[in-house]
Amino acid sequence: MKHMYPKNGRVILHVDMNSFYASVEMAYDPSLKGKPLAIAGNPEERRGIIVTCSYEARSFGVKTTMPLWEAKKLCPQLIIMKPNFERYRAASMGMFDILREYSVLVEPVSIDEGYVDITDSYEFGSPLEIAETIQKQIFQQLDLPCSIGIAPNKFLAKMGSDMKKPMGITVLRKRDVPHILWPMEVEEMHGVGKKTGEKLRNLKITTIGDLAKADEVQLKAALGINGPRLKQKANGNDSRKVDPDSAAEFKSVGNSTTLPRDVTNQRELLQVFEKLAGQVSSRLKRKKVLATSLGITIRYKDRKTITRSRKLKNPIQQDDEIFKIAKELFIKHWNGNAVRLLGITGTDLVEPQQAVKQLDLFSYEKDAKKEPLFQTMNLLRKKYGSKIIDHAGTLSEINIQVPKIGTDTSFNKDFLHNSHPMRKPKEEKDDKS
DNA sequence: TCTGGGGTCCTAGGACCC
DNA sequence: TCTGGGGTCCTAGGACCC
Repeated sequence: MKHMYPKNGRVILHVDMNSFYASVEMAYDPSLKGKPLAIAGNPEERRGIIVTCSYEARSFGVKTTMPLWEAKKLCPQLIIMKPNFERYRAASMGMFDILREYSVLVEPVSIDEGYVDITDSYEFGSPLEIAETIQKQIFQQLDLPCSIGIAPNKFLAKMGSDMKKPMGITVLRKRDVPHILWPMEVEEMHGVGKKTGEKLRNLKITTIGDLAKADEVQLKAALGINGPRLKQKANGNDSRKVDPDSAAEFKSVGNSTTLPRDVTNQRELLQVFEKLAGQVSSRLKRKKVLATSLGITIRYKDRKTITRSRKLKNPIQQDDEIFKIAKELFIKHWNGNAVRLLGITGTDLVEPQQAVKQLDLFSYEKDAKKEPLFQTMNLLRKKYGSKIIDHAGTLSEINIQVPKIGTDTSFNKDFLHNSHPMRKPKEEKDDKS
């Protein structure tokens, strides 16, 4: 067992919690155990769908993403609960804490799954022994089932954890790829969805084995950069590292909602945006970041969906600032048709320390001389002193960055405009006229 | 009265710059 | 008198995943 893997190879676990939300609810209330249980987005609303369901529910044909009414038809005795995210977050933290007892290289992928690089964790036993210990510990301490894949890379570990559920452990070595992976349908591969599956089938690629032997040029033409990547994975190759920091570097914060009914009334839609702006704002605040880009999503009655976004000069976080931009984008781009869903997303997130106020405020005439620019710089220094952290300029315009200090509006466009040496103060102008 | 809500990554076209 | 070729940034859309 000790020498299952080559010395310079990696050993990676993929830990996948089984029907996570439903299992957490059963751990909280053991009387739910053994019953068909489903967690649904909005049990009271007509547009709810199944988010997760227990294995008992699955035996009735109930599936994730199935509309609620359909699930009820299949299984009238189905117990339906709405999600308790705080519980799931707590259980998730407990799970990752356990994983970190075996390696510092733990990479959360989502609330209920993650990778662990146990290459250097031999003190805890063989890879299989470590997986068994982790599975047992999660089950005993949290009352939650999980499946684990053991492999020399992330892709194979992920495929492995999917093979035995619930409470399975699967070892997938490089040499197992031809007889285990290759006979599988290509859609079963992580990263191949409906569209990619169709494209592959058009190329007469139906199994993972076909993909492994497919022509690279042809794949690239059909799928772009993803083509060769998928082929590599089909051959069991994947060099991505387990990165413990990847989860901390989140890139966007968004909230969206499907309206209880389709809405055409503008005032009503703006009220929804106001609420969404508040949600996005408080999440940005909780995560201590500001958004430098803001986008909205509009899904119409016919499910056609558009997104419109704008890059911002100054990063924002406040609900009224978010609402203002969202409203502008909406008014500008809404075609007046009935709306099914609205969303707001903040991207290009920055931390407050690096959030700067961009003051690119004026352009000079083409023949401007250098001197007035220096005078302007002096004005800025007077106002902000050493707080000026960066500036860049050309002869015709300058762009200055200063730390964003609360809502300092005293130093705004008008201030600069009126005090700039090349501009005449307003009063003077008025006097002349 | 069919199909949620949270994300990530990739592509592609146009603007703009050198 | 006929226009190249990179590179980056921005925006919109789409595929995919949990």
